Amino acid sequence: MVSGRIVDDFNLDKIADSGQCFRWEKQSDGAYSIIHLDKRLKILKVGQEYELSCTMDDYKNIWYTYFDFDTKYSKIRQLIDRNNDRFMYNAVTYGKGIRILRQDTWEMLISFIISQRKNIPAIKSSIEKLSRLCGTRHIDETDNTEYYSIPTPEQILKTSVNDLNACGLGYRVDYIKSVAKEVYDGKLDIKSLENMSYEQSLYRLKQLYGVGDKVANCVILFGLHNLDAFPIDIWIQRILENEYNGENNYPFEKYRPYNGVFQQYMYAYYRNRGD
DNA sequence: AGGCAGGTTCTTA
DNA sequence: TAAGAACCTGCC
Repeated sequence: MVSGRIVDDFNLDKIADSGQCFRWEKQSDGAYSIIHLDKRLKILKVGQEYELSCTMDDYKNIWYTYFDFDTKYSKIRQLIDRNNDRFMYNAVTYGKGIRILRQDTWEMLISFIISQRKNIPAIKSSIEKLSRLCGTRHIDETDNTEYYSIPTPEQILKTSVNDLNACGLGYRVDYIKSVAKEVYDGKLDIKSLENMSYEQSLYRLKQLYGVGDKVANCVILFGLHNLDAFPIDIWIQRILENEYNGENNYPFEKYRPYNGVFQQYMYAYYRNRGD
């Protein structure tokens, strides 16, 4: 167990609701259960302090990085021009506390392929079913709970299409199998994406069957942690149209190299504002 | 009950 | 090159 204060922007509910992570579950005691690679963390806010169900070693080596505590989001927020970009000012005021997690690239690839034309509960459900079906099983010894990792490419390939179809993946099964095969065959080296420029990684990801502009940018932002990647989904599209008079008038230069962070603020604000 | 969901591919001109 | 249809499935 590790506990302490976290001063910079950090709001669990807002991160959980931001649409970047699909394996956060709020428990009845108010803690979030988070599955990341082969680890599971429970994190609970008590007053101004956080309690984390991990060893100090795991905190330092895994979770500190996962939560991206090296990046000062309070500083990034200062880039906004509150007089000339009122919408962004409101969005950031609303979304303060959001961070961009450093998630696993392979998990992001699978998750966002699944996400297309689905709502968030359906995405979570499919990912959970897929993990239970063919991911590696673990036991969290702090509370004797079992949990499952996202399946590796090999684990997906060893699973029959019939079984995969039970995960509610629909037509995305073909996409997932195809991507798994490319990694397994060595045609796609996930690790090598990390050393590429934005353009190179975007190009490579979009070559994959079932990966278009939106999914690729999500992988780059949430997996490769390139904070300038700017995924445009239906909500962001509406924002660009309604609040900025079209994509061509959005001030990308002003928010470089953090366009992806501001994208998250806008997304959270606009979705919860109810229009 | 039936439209719609954090898109992408395929088809057509 | 660009628009429009088709796509599986399960939430709300």
